[in-house]
Amino acid sequence: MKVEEALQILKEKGYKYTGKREKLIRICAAERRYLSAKDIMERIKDDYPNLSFDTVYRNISTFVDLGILEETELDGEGKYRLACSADGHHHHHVICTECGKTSSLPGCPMNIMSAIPDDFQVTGHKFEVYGTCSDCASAPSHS
Amino acid sequence: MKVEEALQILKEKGYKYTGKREKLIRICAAERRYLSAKDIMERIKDDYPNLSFDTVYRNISTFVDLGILEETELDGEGKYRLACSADGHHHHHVICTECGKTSSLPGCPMNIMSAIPDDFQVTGHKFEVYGTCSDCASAPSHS
DNA sequence: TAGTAAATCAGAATAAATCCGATTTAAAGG
DNA sequence: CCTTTAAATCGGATTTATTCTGATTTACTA
Repeated sequence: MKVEEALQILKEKGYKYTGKREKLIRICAAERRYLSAKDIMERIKDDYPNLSFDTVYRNISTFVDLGILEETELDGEGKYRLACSADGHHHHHVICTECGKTSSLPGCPMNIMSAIPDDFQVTGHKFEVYGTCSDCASAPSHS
Repeated sequence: MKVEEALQILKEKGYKYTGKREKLIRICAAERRYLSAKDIMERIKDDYPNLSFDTVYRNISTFVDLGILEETELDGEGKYRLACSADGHHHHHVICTECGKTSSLPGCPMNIMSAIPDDFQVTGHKFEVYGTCSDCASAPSHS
């Protein structure tokens, strides 16, 4: 997804345009990486030094609902990245547990579906591979 | 895994036996369901009315390290169940997001491994299917 | 049975996330 | 362009899960 698409979705759904919202989206668009609310907050503060974290959390939550951001949970913390599943085929990620960097995996393991009990209503699933990316393996400190 | 195996592991590794530890393990052994720390705490209180939550959290953490409990994260909360992967073949779960009940899926989607970058060190992965079990579908309140 | 390290307790501290009442602002209409 | 108004934001308090800390108790060993 691109920044313009995300802003378009907001407009279509009747949400107001604010510089903070655009900035938040641009921050997420800038890297192939899951970011925590705190990460995002720090970066927004470059442009908006005294925004409240309520604003960040509320907007993140809105964007997740609208499918603009994808969410995962790592180390007991919500992490977010610009949605890419909307772009084309449904897929999953390899995630570096050090820096959050992602790369895509082709396909989806949900073809094991046939083994799921008939009376179980599937609402979602998660397939994620965790590990250390080459950057973090050579430079152990967080990037 | 059975309660006796779990206690055996504790003994082998030089951990002390306490009634609270056995009770905690028995609670987890009693159901095919992920339980939160709070769930576990409530149930232990039947036998030990004034145990501290530090004890529960510390023991859970120990048991996860020892492979006695399996951990997942749902709704920003740690959830635990007696390890079953140790029993036989490696597998994954279908989890009811209402009550935490689980059933097993055969196999593992990690055969998509070949698509993972060569320089990425895999340390773990997660494949979970979420939804509503038949019990919860017919009786919407938590069980 | 005494000594010791481990386990537990009780409550304070931390950290992520949410809530709340007051204030500001984007955008629609006159 | 100005007014209006609901949405967005602010700032700080609150909630909730989890961890820490220092004192006390207890399971095991010799």
